[in-house]
Amino acid sequence: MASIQDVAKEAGVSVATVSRVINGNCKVRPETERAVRQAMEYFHYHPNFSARNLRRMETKTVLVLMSTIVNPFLAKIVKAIEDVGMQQGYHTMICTTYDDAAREEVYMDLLRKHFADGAILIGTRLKATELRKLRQQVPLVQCSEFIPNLMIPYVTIDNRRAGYDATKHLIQLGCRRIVHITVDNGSSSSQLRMKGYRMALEEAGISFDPRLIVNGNYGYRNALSLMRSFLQTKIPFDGVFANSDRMAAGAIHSVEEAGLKVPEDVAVVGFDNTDVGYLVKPHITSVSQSGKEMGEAAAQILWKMIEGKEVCEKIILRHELMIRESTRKNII
Amino acid sequence: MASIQDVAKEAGVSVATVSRVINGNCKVRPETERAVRQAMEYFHYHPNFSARNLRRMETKTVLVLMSTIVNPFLAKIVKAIEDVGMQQGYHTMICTTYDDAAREEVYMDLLRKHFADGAILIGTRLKATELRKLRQQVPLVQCSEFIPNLMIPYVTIDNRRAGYDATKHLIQLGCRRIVHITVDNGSSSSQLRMKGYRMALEEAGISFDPRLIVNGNYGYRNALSLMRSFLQTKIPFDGVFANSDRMAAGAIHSVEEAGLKVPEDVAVVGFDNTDVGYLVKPHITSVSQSGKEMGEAAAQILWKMIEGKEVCEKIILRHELMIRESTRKNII
DNA sequence: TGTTATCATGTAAACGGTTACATGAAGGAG
DNA sequence: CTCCTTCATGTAACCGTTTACATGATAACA
Repeated sequence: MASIQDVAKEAGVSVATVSRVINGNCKVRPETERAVRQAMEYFHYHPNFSARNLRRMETKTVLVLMSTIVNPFLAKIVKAIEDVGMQQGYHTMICTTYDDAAREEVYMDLLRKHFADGAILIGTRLKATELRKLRQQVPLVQCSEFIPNLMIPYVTIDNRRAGYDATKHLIQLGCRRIVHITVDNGSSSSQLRMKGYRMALEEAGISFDPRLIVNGNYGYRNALSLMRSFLQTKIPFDGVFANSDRMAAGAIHSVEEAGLKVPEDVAVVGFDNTDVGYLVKPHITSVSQSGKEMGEAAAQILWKMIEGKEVCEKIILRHELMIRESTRKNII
Repeated sequence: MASIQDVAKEAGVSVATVSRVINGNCKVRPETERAVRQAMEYFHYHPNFSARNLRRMETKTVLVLMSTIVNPFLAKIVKAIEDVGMQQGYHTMICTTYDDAAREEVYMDLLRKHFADGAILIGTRLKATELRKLRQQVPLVQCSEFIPNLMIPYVTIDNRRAGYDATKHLIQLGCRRIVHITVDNGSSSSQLRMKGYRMALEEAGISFDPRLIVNGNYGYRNALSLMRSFLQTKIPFDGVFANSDRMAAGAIHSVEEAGLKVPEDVAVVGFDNTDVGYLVKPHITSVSQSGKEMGEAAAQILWKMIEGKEVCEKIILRHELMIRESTRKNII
């Protein structure tokens, strides 16, 4: 593997001149440049990444930490981050943790060792104390999910309000006993949506019934079987607010299996406005948020931080309830 | 940011001793080690990644290049690769190219610069000549999609046979005019499945009708609108073989919109056996392949190569047609 | 007691770039 | 002709590790 030394020797110049040709920030005589390029070609030379990083004290790389890549909403966030990164001349690397502490530790360690110049965290389980330490070593931005009061900027939606809106919509349709399918992973989004759910109930004078809370894992089949079990308990209900469209789809199918009709007997709301909402019939009413805007905002903050600015922005983007067939009955 | 020098000075030892404590491969007196660890703690010291990589001439990192992360089948492959990588003490980084030449070039460049010790390619558009050059600089393995005769190992299924099996199944149900929804992106899988489709037709004495070929993009909504248009042409058909479950779902819904019944009037087969196959009704018959096995096999080959072994394995895993409601009618 | 083996540790040379500074030639002004 | 700029290029230090080799102390043994 050829080094800059070999190229310099072959071209009959010093390593400094080769470096100047590579980086193009300094004047080099055209014929010298030609000789250098020829030598580079001859050796199939490519400057070593680690060596450059070591000297420059930067890697032009950022990490995106997420628990899983299969979520289409998160994929939009990632795409937006990558787009901003590319514009800035950065490499974006996706790291999946599967909510596994050992994997998270691996990537945290990478950050501490300056593998990357910064990171965007999308739904990790990292603990507050760990994050507090880490943020002093490397620029961090939280995206979608977040822990407050860490002095780490975040971009998200008002999940409490979103949970409130979804639940209130069901209440306005006449629902009184609303099942909430949530995900018991301690994520801020789940907790806040649950708060919103309870707020809407309270406001409508409906008392909270813990038996109506179902804990799922975002997946279709999981929700399907959980709701089948729930239906067997015969606990009456007339609405479902699910934390994902896939879980909403599972709820719809289990309800229909039991001979009930959606939305007439049970109205259903999902979350994230993914194409699963269109895939099942009836189409699913869902809370929509813009992954693109969220990713862009987070990325912009991260690059501000990488440039050395002290920022601690908290950005709340808007969400919107997309009303479709799964809740479209006459509003009383 | 503290360096090994600072730690050495603080602990009153040489940098070599600190290095020995960090790597733990050499004897160090317990009290010396204690002093070093104390100093490391004091400075919040973490060894610099670039410096170590430069010296060791390895990065303990591998790249997974893929066009998009939203495909659940590909996600399983990635998970398997990551699991093997973790066992080997490697970091796996996911790089998405979105079938965009500029992005692919960025990652190829990273590989040439020894950002990573190797890479697994899952469905990129990289050209044969480029790959041929690259494989001489860094270990590569092709996974799922592949270009033959590159001297780059690959792991895949027999997509031609899979296309044949899917089509033959439809023919055995009595279908004579089978629409094939494919993806015109030049991928090996699409091309081979198409070949299998034509093979099955020929074998059954059915002549190939190019009007029955529809080009989609793997997505549900795309297939839905394409099939709506197709239905308006009034070209008769009685079966659909789609290159993804999402496209199969789109086909089913468009057919049902048109007042036809699945599987009675039109039987439908999808691909990849994803949970979308369960999400729509009728459940979709689909070709199943094991992402876990595929990822594991590819990873094992890659690490053999990283260890310096010259290998050029070509592994063909088995696939299976999962028959469900979308084709379940009486076999004639 | 002298010789040698063993052990913990230090010294310094890499690894492959970047870049501040030095150098020397050519050109322009007086 | 001399002095000063300007320009292209070279020299060498530096980034933070690892590791072969050197060193000196201690233990083992004759």
